[in-house]
Amino acid sequence: MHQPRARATIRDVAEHAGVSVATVSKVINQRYGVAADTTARVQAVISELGYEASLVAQSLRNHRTNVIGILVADLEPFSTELLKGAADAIRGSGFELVVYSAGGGTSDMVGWERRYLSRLSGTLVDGAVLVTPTVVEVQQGAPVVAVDPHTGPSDFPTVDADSLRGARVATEYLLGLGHRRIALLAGREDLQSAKLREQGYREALDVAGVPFVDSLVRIGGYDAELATSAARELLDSPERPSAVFAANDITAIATIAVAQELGLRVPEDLSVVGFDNIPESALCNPPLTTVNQPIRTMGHRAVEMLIRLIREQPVELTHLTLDTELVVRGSTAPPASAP
Amino acid sequence: MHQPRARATIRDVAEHAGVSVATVSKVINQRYGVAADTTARVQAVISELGYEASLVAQSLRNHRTNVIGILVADLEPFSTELLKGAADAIRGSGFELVVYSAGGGTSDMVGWERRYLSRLSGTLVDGAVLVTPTVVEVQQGAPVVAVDPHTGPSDFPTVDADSLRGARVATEYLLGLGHRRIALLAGREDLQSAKLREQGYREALDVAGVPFVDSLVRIGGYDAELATSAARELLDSPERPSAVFAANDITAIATIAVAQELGLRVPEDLSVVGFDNIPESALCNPPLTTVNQPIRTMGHRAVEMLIRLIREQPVELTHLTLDTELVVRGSTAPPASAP
DNA sequence: GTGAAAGCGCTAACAG
DNA sequence: CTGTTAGCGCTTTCAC
Repeated sequence: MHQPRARATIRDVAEHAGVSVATVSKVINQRYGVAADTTARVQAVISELGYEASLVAQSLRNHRTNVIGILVADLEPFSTELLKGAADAIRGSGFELVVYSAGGGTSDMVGWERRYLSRLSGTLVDGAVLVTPTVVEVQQGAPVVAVDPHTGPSDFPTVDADSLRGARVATEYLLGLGHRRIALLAGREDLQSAKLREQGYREALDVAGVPFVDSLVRIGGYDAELATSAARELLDSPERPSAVFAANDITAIATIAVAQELGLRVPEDLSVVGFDNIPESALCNPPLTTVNQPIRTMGHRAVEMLIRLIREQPVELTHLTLDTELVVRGSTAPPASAP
Repeated sequence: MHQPRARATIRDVAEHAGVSVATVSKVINQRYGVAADTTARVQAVISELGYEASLVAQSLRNHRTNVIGILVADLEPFSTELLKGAADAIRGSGFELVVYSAGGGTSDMVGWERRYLSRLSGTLVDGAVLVTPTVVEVQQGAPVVAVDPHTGPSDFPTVDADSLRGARVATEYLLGLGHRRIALLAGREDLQSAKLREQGYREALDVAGVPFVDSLVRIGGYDAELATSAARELLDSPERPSAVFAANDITAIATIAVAQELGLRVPEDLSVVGFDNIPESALCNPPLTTVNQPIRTMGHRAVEMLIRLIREQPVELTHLTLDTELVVRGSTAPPASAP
């Protein structure tokens, strides 16, 4: 594989047009002080060569790039759904979008957002949306908006959904169906959303007077693999729960798979509720009862907020929490031994 | 909004550590010829300052970045589904991923891929996957793989799905149900996939001895808005079809919406078949009968192929066509006046 | 109106 | 072992 023809640079254009690079630059950026015929000649060469300024070189020189970064650990249903919303917000804004994702590898999973941010901000992007960041420290120059951030008081703008209420409603729904042994497949311990979903679960049990049982709680980590083994532990025990509330849809779907593998029917033998309402949740069999999170809107709002910050316009609400709601589908039913 | 503290550069690190930038660079890149205690001191400063090399500056200097670009016109269900597959392929490959998208604006929609490629390749990315590119010309240095490319013989590697066969099977299915007035909501004229889907439709009609009627064909352009008005024309006429085959799911879903708006029941009064099987297609009401395209796998394969090209490894098959298959759901039924 | 030169942050010779 | 220097592609003074 040999290089057929390298990308044309500003130098190539200058040489072909018989002018200096400075002049070409002026033509590109529509600066004053270039003769009409020179402009024409340069433009002809530009289109002949198919020249386009290198984003990299430009952003190293300028500080403004008109590009917004979305930094994600991995491209999975949640983040891609968010991207659709981000794209909605970008359209017509004059900004372009760069999504940056590492391998989603197990390696430097912690602190990836700091690393990416350092690598991109200041150069390449004017600001960034961080999706489920964990350790976020001092702001590094460019504006940043976090979606579903880590635990603790974040000093910078955030967008999230009402995990507490969503979890409470989901648990109440299971209680209302008559379930008493309700397991929790908790989320990623470092994320605030996971904490709140556990809290909502506890509160609902509490209000209903159902004791919290420690052995009914496992860490699912928002991750299919982790959830699979956790669900197996939970469902393989003699004291198995009649319902599972999983902290996100990925782990809920994994739970259904484990249940079916163990010969349990969903929802007859086991009810499962998820969280997020990713498109995939309606596709599994049975379709998943879950808590809807307006993921797309979250992406939209986050980008809107970021654009305001970049433009140094005032932002009224820097901590935006959107509503969640229960979506009842086929994975839930009263327990077999219901009254 | 003032800049709290600008990003640390290699110069900052050098000054704090009392060495030259060259030395810092050597430490970062683990080159030989640096004293152990100097290395330690520099590393201490690096982590103290939270320094991370600028991707932009690095890629301007080096020519290898270990970053793969995915260039899309917009982030919608098809491209985001493809991204999931691309992420699958990236994991553990040592490459990182940058997705680049313009506003999806109506402006320079044609030729966007050339523009993006010019802006990114050579610098920033080692190679790129182009998603549904239209005008692709001479290769510009870096390796490129196209997914679902434009019409005509592409000189570079491509990945697509068997549109011809998928369309034929879909149309045959409608014919088999007893439909005779089957409309076609065609795709984007510039894409080969759209041409093939139309061809498949025609071939199926032909084999069944059903005449091709020009007035039953409209351009949907793979676009919801365009499809909505086209569907309205089609369904509002006295001679309306009993079934519509839409060239993708987005336009099929738009067709269902139009039908319902006009008081037509789907599938009783109108059958609709889509193409793609994006997750959303199962969520609409009624769930869409469609032709499955292994979008995720296409993303996976395209990235795999690209990585091989970047590494200058031999690629056995440079034009990969994956299978399609009909997925029957609720949007199709025999026509009201069926035999 | 045009070009020479400096510099954005970084790396790779090459001297010292 | 360490620092000086040049240059990646581009924009921007500032002379000419």
